[in-house]
Order: sequence, then structure tokens, then C-alpha cells
Amino acid sequence: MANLHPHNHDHCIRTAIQRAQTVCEQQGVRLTPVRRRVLELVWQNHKPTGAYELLPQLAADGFNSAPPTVYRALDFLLEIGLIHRISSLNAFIGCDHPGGQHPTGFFICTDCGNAAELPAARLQAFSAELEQVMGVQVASSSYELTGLCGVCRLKP
Amino acid sequence: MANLHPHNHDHCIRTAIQRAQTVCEQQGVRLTPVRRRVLELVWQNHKPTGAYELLPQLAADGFNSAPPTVYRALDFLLEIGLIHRISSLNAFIGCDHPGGQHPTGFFICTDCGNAAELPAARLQAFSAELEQVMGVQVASSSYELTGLCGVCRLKP
DNA sequence: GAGAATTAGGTTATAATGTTGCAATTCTAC
DNA sequence: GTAGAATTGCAACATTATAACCTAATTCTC
Ligand SMILES: [Zn+2]
Ligand SMILES: [Zn+2]
Ligand SMILES: [Zn+2]
Ligand SMILES: [Zn+2]
Repeated sequence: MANLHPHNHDHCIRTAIQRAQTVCEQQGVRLTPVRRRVLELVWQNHKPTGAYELLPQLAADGFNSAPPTVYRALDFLLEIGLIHRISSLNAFIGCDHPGGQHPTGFFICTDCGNAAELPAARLQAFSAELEQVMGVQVASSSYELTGLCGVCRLKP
Repeated sequence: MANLHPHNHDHCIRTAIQRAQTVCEQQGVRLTPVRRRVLELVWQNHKPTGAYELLPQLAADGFNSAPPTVYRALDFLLEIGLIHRISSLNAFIGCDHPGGQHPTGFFICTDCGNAAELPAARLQAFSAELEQVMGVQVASSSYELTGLCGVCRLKP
């Protein structure tokens, strides 16, 4: 929602990094320079970013830049819930409200490319509803929507 | 649901092929031998199937077997809604109720590997709810759940 | 039916995405 | 400081998907 409208994005980045540091301290894991830089790069905008897009950017910053480096950093960030993977795009995006594991859910605008996280509470409720109806036990879920965001709907 | 329990699966396959023929006639497109065989192979069980798994099976049947052949057939079947793509698995699975375009939604059991399509009406309702709440216009959606199915929950 | 237009398939090569295995280094805890 | 764990560097490789270009089959138009 907010992510789909113009805003001070530097604030998004700063907040994301700060939260990441907090989360890492709480969980007793290390936000090393590569991991931190990968997180910043994923947060450079609200568009899902491919792993291979990060390689040259990391290289430009003097970091090692080979697929395993990037994937290890991404796996780490996924593991502790700082980013999500958008599997329909083979891409990654920063999590808006890290701190606890929660279902992956995004709306992605096909016009501007921005993505916004879906309200976790509703996802949770829907997942619970389906568990009931289908008699299954859900362990993880991912909901990916595409279409036009509020801004792009009103463009010429 | 039914797909997750033992059943006469030959019936599933026959039904799927019959429906496919109907859909293709209605839409004025051709269910060629390769396309038909790929559909049968996708329906050989209720587990999502990777494109490259199909190659040797097609070859065994005397069909041409190169990636473009399989991907073209899969693209065709996706296009007219006879199969779905499970992007978290890079795999494909037959559609339970083809005939109209509808959102992709599956529950995949992490123990037995079987997948069952989610109730389309509920997916539709949830998508509409999110459109309202977020002020966006949804064009396509995909919901992928994993966990334990009713059968596997009760195993030792 | 002949010829043009469209659609489908064959073939080769290559792009894009993601992983494995192992050695070298850095960090942590005692 | 030293042992063990975690992290990184590096090279090769595996998997998934597409591009480009051409031939064959089918349908359309006359
Ligand atoms: Zn922002
Ligand atoms: Zn999130
Ligand atoms: Zn069946
Ligand atoms: Zn379906």
C-alpha cells in the first residue's frame, strides 16, 4: 500500500537495516558486511530483485561476487525472515515487518513493478480457514498476486 | 482433498483427457499428439512434475524430446488452463476443473508429495477482499501452501 | 485442388538460475 | 592461545528455460 506510493525511500532502507541489526542480535546471528550489503541492495527499491542482479553491484562495492556468495547471503536473510522470495519471479524482496516468521504474500504491480506485502493477519486467517476446510496442516504458504496498483490504475 | 486419498487414478486421467478434448474443441485449438501425451504424463499422478522429468518419458514413447518441445506443450496447456504451474517447485500439475481461467492455488504435502487444488470460490473471495483492502486491481494470483495432508498427518 | 497464410514441431545452441564440494579464513568460547 | 564453529573464496557443475532458425503440417482463400 504505502510502498506503492511515492515516499521517502531512504527512510525505508535505514529502517530495514536497523531492524535487521536488532533481529540479528536477538537471534544471536551475525549480520556480516556481505549480508548487510545484500540486504541494502534488496531494499534499494520496492521491486523484487534477482540474485544475479546483485552480483555486479556487489562487485562494484569491492565485495566478492560469485553466485554462492549472493545465494548464501540471501539464504541467511530468508532464514531469519528479513527478506522474502517471490518464486513466480525468481526474485527477492525485503520484508516489511520482520521479527517473526510469517507467510509470504505480495501484490506485484505489472506496470510499475513495485510490490507490497499483503496484510499478514488476513493471510493467516485464510490459511487457517483452508486448513479447516481441507483437513490439512499448513507449514508454509506463499501468495503472489499481480495486477495494477492504485497509482498505475489511474494513469493515462 | 480427494486427490490426497487413495482412489482410482485411471479415472482421473481419462476424465482429464476427455475434458481437454472438449475444451480444445470449444476454443478451436488443437490437442496434438505431443500435447496430449504431455498432458497424460502430467496427470500420471497428483505430484507436481518438472519439465525435464517429461523429456525421457516422451522419448520412450517415440516422441521428439528436447526442451523446446516440452516447454511448448506445457505453455499451450497453461494457456488454455488445462494445467497449472507451481512456481515454488518449478513444476506443473493438471487442473482439476478446467474450462475457465481461474486462480492457481494448491496445497502440497511435504510428506507424500501429492498436491490438491484449493477451492476456487474461496480463492476468488479472498482475492476480491484484498483488492478492496489494498485498492489494487488483481489480474492473476497464485497461492501455494505446503504442509501435511490429512493422510500423512496420521501416519506413525 | 493450388497456392498463400498460419500454426506447430525439429534442432542446435545458449541464457538464466541455483548448487556442490572443498580449502582458506575468521570468529567464538574456553 | 587453541579447538571448534561459522563464514567466505573459489571452481566447477546442475537445473530450468529460452532464442533463433528452419521444416513440416494444417487451414484458409480463391
Ligand atoms: Zn520505500
Ligand atoms: Zn514479510
Ligand atoms: Zn487421481
Ligand atoms: Zn485449476
